[in-house]
Order: sequence, then C-alpha cells, then structure tokens
Amino acid sequence: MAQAPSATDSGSAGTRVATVRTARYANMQELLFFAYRDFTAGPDAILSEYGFGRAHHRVLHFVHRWPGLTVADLLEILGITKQSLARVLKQLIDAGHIEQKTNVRDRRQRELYLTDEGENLAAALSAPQWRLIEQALHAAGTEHYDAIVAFLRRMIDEDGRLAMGALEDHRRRSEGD
Amino acid sequence: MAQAPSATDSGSAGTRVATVRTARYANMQELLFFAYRDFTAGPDAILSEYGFGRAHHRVLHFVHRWPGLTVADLLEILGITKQSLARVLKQLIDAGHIEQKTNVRDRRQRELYLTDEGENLAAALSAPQWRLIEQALHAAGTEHYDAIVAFLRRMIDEDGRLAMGALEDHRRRSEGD
DNA sequence: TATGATATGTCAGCATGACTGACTTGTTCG
DNA sequence: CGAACAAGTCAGTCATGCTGACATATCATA
Repeated sequence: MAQAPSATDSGSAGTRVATVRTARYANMQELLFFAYRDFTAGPDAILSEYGFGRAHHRVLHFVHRWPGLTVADLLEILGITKQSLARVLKQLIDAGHIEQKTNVRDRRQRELYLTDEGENLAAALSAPQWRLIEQALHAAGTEHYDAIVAFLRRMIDEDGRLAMGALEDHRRRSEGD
Repeated sequence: MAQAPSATDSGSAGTRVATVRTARYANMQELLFFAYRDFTAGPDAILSEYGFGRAHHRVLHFVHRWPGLTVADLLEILGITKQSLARVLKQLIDAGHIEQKTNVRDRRQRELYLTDEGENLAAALSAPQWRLIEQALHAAGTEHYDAIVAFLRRMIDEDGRLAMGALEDHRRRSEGD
C-alpha cells in the first residue's frame, strides 16, 4: 500500500509529493460527492412515496436517535432556521409520525417522540443506508472502522463534534448502554 | 480495536452483535450527514460572494478535472437534467469562468474549458475542502488512505463507479500520468 | 440527397427546502 | 410585573432540482 505524504515533506521530491497529494485530495472530493449522492438516493425514493423529502428523513432520524429532544435542540443539530424546520415538522406531526409532549418541568418546551408509525418509517429509511454502509465497511476491511470514523469525525467542525458528543451521551443515558 | 461483526454472525451472542452493528451504522449515518454538511460549508461561503451556489461549484470542479468534456458528459456525471444544467452553465459562461469550443470532428459538440479566471475560482473553492481532507486524513492516520477510499468507492453505485473510472482514465491521458 | 438521429439550447411552469424579517402566544423566572 | 425564552406562524425570496415541448445545427445513412 502506498504511503501518504505528510504535510511536512520537502526536499528534492517536493514537487512529486505535492502532485500525489493534490491527486488524492481531488479524488476524495469526488468520492465524497458521489458517495453522499448515492447514500441519500435510497431513502429519497421511499420518502417520495409519502410526499416527504430529505429534510423529513433528517428529522425522523434525529428524533429516533434522541427521543424527547426539543425543537430548539433539533434546530441546533440540523443547522437550519425555525421556519424551515416548522414546515417539515408540522407535516410529520399531521401525518402521525411524530408526536409532541409538553415538558412537565417547563411547559414552554415540546418534547418530540416518534409514534410507532414513525419508528417504522425511520427504520425503513435507514435500511438502504445500512446496506450501503455494511457493503462499504466490508470493502474497506472492517478492521479499519475506527480509522474511517476518525476521518469522518475530523471533517466535522468543532460545533458539530460537540453536538454529536451530546447526542451520544444522551443515547447512552436513555438506552442504558 | 473491536472486530466488526459479519452479516453471518449468529448463536448466543447474536443480539449483542446486532446491537453493536446497529450502533455503528447509525453512527456512520450521522457522521456522513455532518461531514458532508461541513465539507460543503467552506466553498458555499465563497460561492455566495459571486452569487453562485453549490451547483456552480460542481460544474467548475468537473470541467477543471476533465477539460474539454461535453455537455452530455457533464449531464451524465452530475445526474441532473439538461434544463437544470443549462441555467448554471450559462451563468458560468456569461461570468467568464467557462468557455465553449466547437469540437472540430463533430461540430454539434461543445467542449467545455475553464478560463484562467475559472481556474482561479475552482482552486479557491477547493482550498477549504483540501484543508479538511488533509486534517481528516491525518486524524485517521494516512496509512489508512486506501481503506477510506475503498469505503467511499463502495458507497457509490455501479454507474457512478464507472463514471469515476472514465474520469480517471481521461485525466491520466490528458495529464500524462 | 432526403431523412432520421444526435447534441445542444431554450421556453414555460412547478416543487422542495433553504433563507430573512416580523410578529404572536404561552410560560418561566428574577 | 415585566423581561426573557420556547415555540408557532405569516409573508415573501432564492437556488436548484424537475417535466414537457420545441428549435437549431450537424451528422450519418438508406
């Protein structure tokens, strides 16, 4: 396997090293573009049967993963505006996939939960993505799982990593990991 | 490092294994969502200064990587309709970032090239993405480059992998690899 | 050479999912 | 009591995808 150049390489082979690095980075750009496009293609096809879009998938996904989260939490995770979220959230509630419960300690807050129907839809949407991930992990070699996770995590900015950390903590508490 | 379960695992530890797999896949779903979002955030900020969007970036990227490609090639790579492409392509041509040359062997075809200005913009857009990739590869360990590429490649469907293969062949020929 | 196929360009209209800005309602807390 | 906060809503804009229809120039071939 080829050795990747480090950022501090220099000397007579400097130009050649820069060329290799450039080719790798440009290749990665394309891989990420195509991979993300095909990763979302499976769920998108299911969603269109319900008249939903990718935004609905994201809401279903995060409410599934973080039961009881508030609208404000969701806005922060998704990085969209309240008005953008309101539309898709209302459609999901009207369709019976999500229900809201008033927080008993602070009655201003609405906790979001998936209904049974919502859980079923969320599972159906995840299925094609999990198949892809399973295939891809197998192709990469499952022993590289941690490296792949480290790669993707470092692509996420500081705020996003913090949000994911909070999500993991919440899941551990609520699922008794 | 933990071993990933295979799809054929069974027996008394089956439930535990399925739980580990489920957690990994759900984690990957989120990582891909956040990583792609932040990966596109850098270029998006630059593009908005020009009144361009992500679609313009994709066109600039592929014309840079595949100089002389035709409109039909671009449609196939991007997987969008002629009408959708026409809008952004026209804006890029009008703004002087892309120029068209009639193919001398088949005067129906228009070959697409970046102008110097287009090359500069394409390079500026790639810079933040390359920084992220460099950081991420370093965090993952550069020795895992091939595994990460294998992972991403296998996420892409058959057609997409063929398109990328054609792109690589073309680049090798035109850059004398 | 006439005809059909191909590559490109264009018009008109539609849907989704982002955005900004302004405002209301209900609730909490100092 | 009043400010701050969580959520909901109205009105309008923009980017980027889509369908369908049609025009033009060029090529290939019967």
